[in-house]
Amino acid sequence: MTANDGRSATGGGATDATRGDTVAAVVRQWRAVHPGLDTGPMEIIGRINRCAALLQQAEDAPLRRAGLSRPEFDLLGALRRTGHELTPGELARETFSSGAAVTKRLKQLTERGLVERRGDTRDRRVAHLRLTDAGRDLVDGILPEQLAYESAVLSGVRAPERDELAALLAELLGQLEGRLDALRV
Amino acid sequence: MTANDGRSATGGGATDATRGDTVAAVVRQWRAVHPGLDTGPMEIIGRINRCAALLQQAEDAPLRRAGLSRPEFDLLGALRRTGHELTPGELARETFSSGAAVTKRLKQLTERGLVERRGDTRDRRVAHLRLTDAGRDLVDGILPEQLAYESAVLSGVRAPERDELAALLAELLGQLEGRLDALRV
DNA sequence: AGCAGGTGTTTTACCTGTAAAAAATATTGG
DNA sequence: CCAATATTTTTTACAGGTAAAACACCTGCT
Repeated sequence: MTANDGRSATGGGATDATRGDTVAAVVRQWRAVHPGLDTGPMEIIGRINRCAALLQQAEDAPLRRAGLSRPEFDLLGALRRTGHELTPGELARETFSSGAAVTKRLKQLTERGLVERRGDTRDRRVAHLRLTDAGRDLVDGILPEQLAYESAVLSGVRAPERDELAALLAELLGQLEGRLDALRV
Repeated sequence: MTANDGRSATGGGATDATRGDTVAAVVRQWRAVHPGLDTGPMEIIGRINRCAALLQQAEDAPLRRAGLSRPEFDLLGALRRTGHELTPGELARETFSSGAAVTKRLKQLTERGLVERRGDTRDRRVAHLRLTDAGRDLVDGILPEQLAYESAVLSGVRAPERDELAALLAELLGQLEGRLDALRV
């Protein structure tokens, strides 16, 4: 499901641990209203959506302290981890965003002195972007904080389960990435 | 991680199934640049984010055919599955969105005749929202399509793994929902 | 050479969300 | 009863994204 699956808090009360997470509660509501439907997919998709929402909310905190939004950090991170210059188009593919969005972010990041632009000498349509020293230092400063914070957030799940979860997610993601073009809606 | 984990396509080539999903590739890049860091959290958080992004993109298609955005459907769905009227504040909590966003969506959905508003007689600040017949029919029409579509998207993963995945996600989500207030950044 | 069509990037117009302030009403304590 | 405070919802100003169009440039064909 999209929203009615993992994007809902159930009622005004506190989380009732004995009855499961919020997604379980939502699924129960749906089953009560539509007893015939197979709500199985909600148990996975709903939880992935909800986990993603909670994790992102938590993760944005360290970034905001550094004055960056997540999409901005995505862009800087792509430049950092690839280790070489990227064109706007490559950055768009790399960060899964639209070209227009990349253009806007690049404008701001360039003004802030985190990124530098260089025109291609052969093809004058294309630009090459690279991190400035300040940009690289910023990413390198944030990344360990971010990872440490993520470790803390995940610490409630034991290592063997974490590995199992990572493996299953990898399988699902592989399917999704390979598929979705075929299933092209 | 936020983005530099699951939000990236790796290079221009096609997906290389033998080398894992895109997240694995991104993690490799980070490890090459920062060999000292524990990139473990990326394997989970990155994949959750990326799965969520892909799933949402796929799921939005059936909704768009019905002329609804996902946040709009969230709102209608909350009304449908709870089975009773909700106030704007309750809807905001139920859909995890801000009050202002709910106000805007309600305005549009009311204009479209999918939702009806009724003022509270005791407390004249609060409103009560309910689905119109058209709204209920729309939700009931979309939901089975949505679930069927989701089943198809998940069909690449076998049932036992799906159950295992759902269980592990439930555990993680339980931790996150119980925790995050405690870990309040 | 010159043009048709393709590609890379930016611009435009618009839409939606957010945070903070405002508005309207309720509640509480003197 | 009144003033102060709290609560519910809406409004405002703005930041950021998107799709489609516009721009600028390249490539290949004739």
